[in-house]
Amino acid sequence: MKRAPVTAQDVADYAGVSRTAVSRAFTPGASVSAETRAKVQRAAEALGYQVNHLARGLIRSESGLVALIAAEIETPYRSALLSQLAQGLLAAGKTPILIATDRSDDSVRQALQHAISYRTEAAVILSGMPDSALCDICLRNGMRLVLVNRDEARKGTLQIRLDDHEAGVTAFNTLRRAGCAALALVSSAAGTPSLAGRIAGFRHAAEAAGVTIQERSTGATSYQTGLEIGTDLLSSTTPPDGIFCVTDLLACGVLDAARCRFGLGVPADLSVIGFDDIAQAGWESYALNTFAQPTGEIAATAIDWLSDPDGETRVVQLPVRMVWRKSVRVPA
Amino acid sequence: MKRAPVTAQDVADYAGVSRTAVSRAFTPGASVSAETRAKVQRAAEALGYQVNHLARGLIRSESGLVALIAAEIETPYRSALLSQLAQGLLAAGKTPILIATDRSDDSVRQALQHAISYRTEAAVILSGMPDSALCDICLRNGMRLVLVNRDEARKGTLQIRLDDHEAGVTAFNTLRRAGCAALALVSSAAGTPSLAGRIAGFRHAAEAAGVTIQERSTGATSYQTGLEIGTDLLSSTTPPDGIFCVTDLLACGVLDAARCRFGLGVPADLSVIGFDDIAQAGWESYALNTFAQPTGEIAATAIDWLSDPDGETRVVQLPVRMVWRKSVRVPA
DNA sequence: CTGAAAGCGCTTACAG
DNA sequence: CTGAAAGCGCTTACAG
Repeated sequence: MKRAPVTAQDVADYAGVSRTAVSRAFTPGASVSAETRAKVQRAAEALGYQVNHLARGLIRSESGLVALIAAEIETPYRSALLSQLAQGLLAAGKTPILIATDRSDDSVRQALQHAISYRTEAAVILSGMPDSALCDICLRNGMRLVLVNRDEARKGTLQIRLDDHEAGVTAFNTLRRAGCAALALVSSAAGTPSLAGRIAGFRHAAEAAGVTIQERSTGATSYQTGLEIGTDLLSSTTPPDGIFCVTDLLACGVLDAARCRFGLGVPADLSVIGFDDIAQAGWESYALNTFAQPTGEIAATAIDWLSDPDGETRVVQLPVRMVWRKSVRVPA
Repeated sequence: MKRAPVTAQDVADYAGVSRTAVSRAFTPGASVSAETRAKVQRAAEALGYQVNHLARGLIRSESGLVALIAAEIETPYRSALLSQLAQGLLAAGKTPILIATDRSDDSVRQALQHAISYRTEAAVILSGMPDSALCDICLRNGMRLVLVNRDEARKGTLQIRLDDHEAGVTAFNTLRRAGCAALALVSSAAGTPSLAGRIAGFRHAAEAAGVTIQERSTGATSYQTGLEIGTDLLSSTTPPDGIFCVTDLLACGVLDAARCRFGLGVPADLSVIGFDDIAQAGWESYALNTFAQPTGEIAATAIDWLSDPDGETRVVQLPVRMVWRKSVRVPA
């Protein structure tokens, strides 16, 4: 019972065939007689044999591995996307490796090197941004790269992004149309490209409309930050009556500050819009108007591109859809 | 720029040493002169070389891979545990592979076979239960197994579980002490060992105290189910004033049913206790009294055992701690 | 400290 | 259809 994994040779001996035959029995479309294949299959079953993908990957130089690189994977949006990616990859016959980072660029660097070590066929990056040099090394090592919600383009990669700017504009217009007079924009200190896009969109729309808005961006992109900023905003002498939170987590915090701490009615006294459409946005306590991240589509797009042997440099911009619930006043 | 990964031979040529030297330069503690090592390091840097772990794993017969097998990985508790596990594994020098299942036993079977294919050194199972035969095959292939919150013991595995029964008892006592007269027990149709344990504890305590309780268990273990059961329970002619939900997700649903649909005050009109201590339990809208899953400890225990070369069959029962917030009335 | 050689478990031309 | 042989990229005794 020592660690003595079953090998193709064992199966060959047991079945009375060559190990070449065993190999072929496990290769779809290889030329083996049905009889031999059956014999091998029986032997494999009896011995509990599984092809060693490490060895197979080595010789075919395709490991079947795909690295998923992300920070804060316990977060609702992140885990939802990861789930889609993992399931899609598995369904496509690939095996996801999970590399948790701390969103620093150095952390992505390590993650990518890690991925190279395992000769992953690709890496899907959800957090942080690798520099060009690193990307080149990956490419040179035959690795495909897909960047999700990252901003800068990199040669040879697939970049999937949303129309964040547009969402910011829509958020502004929606709040105005709801009759909100004092608008606020809530963000975190993270400063990732997608958050920046939403902020810019909202700002531009406000400028174009000639209205001034309050802005807050401190701390992590979390519920806690939303709670703090919300409390701060609402206790001012000129509290906003319409808030766009760049993230649902932030929005939930703002909503709780409004309701639990100030006894405000939503949307009667305050309208709030979020972004991501995490599960909690649909919970009755929040019933948050938000923008849906098309996680399924993101995953599908990534996997399609990876399945295409000659996927060239590409940027895919996915449309973002507003989910209307009950946190924004309906114009009379 | 074809997929021509850099090899140790390339580095050797570039550095003007043998490929044995290259290998040694990347093996901690190997006997190489500092000079050679430096030369190799420089060459590797210039070429963007990373040791091929597939090949190294093959020859050392230790892949460095650990499979994480779980269903519903986008769920708060699950993703929190996965995050801890992934980070811990990475810190311990292991690489996590993520296999999403659908919690059916057949799905775990496939997952495990998948793991064997990659010669993972271990598999951590969070969902589903492999049968004995399968466990044996894993063991025979030199794979370690850790079962989290699974019930039955399997030879050669590490089993980590919580004192679910005790939690059920504590929930009952807490609700009684809070003065609740009509108690209900809310669960799902999942029937996993941990849920069953909590149910049993609550039931036993009730029987011992001679009080009858209402029970509901339908649907998935989700917010939605909690909302439905809560609505159903609260619209009866004899609504409960104290509810133990076997899971926080369920509890959040019940809480929302009570507040949003029946205008009930919590804990004034209704006391609720959950289990898991997911992030949302701490959000102000819920402020849920619950039992904390020691995810950090679970991960640490698993990784410790995996790091111990001769980890024998073991069952570790972790204590579960009640987190007191505001969803249970404080006895006068 | 260093390198030539054997071997990890597989696959894939190459003959038959 | 089948098997003996070479080779994927690495590591590790084995000599020197």
